[in-house]
Amino acid sequence: MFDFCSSMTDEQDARARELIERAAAKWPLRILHVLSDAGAPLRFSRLMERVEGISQKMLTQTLRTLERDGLIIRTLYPEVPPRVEYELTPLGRDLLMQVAALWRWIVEHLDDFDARKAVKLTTARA
Amino acid sequence: MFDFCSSMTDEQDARARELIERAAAKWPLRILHVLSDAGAPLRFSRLMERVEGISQKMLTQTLRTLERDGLIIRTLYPEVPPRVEYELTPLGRDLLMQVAALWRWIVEHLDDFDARKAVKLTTARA
DNA sequence: ATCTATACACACCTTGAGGTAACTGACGTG
DNA sequence: CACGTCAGTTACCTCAAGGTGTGTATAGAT
Repeated sequence: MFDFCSSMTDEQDARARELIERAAAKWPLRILHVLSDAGAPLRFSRLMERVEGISQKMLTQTLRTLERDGLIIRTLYPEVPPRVEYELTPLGRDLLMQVAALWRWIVEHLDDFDARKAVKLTTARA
Repeated sequence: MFDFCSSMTDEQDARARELIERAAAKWPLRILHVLSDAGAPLRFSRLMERVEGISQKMLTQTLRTLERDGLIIRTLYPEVPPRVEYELTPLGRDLLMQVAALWRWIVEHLDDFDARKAVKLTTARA
């Protein structure tokens, strides 16, 4: 009907779906958000502080995935103690902009969600 | 920096994040997509056929959540055997349009993801 | 009397996501 | 010599997501 995928191959569709799933998940989304807000490269420990509730393990793990997806860049400065900085790639920045649009739309329509308003009478469950 | 959430309260932000997380997950996204493509109300069993790989349990469960979020409408026709139809609400349709934009953007930039191109030399891991 | 179709609910079980805690390595400092 | 710092890694454990398989109500068809 809306046919919003007409020009996509199944392959593309599946891949995009996967990416959207991964990027829109809890930690990835928050990490990208934090990196964007910071506006500058952040060290591992700064991220730990700002991404509230994340465990060290999940942070490294998620950062690796984001790096593999080309959304962030990891830069290791071979000093002692080691310094590692993470920053958004242009792609990551752009993706976040796209997601932000969706995000904003949702916030604007928050009142409509959670709508038991839309319930038809016939919908009443037994 | 990009400050794309400046006008949101923490409350709104959290709620939107949650919604985005839920809607962009595997099954919800696929179900909404199928319902949109169909362009007409679909019965439970039709959904089972079209959402490949989903289990009956997950289908009912996800449908309930989508209903609670106001994205779909469930209509029970008290016949025998029972007939139940699911369709997108306007909100569901609109949300899907928003997501579709993101979706399309990703497909257009698929080549950029999975980019080990963006790797700096300094990034080389030990 | 039995069988079929529909849309589930429910009990059971497996798997994997993710948490916690301890360990590492290299070097500067007291 | 012991200690602290940073950015992890590794082993272990838990819990919840999700799969499977079965039960149920109802009425018409055979």
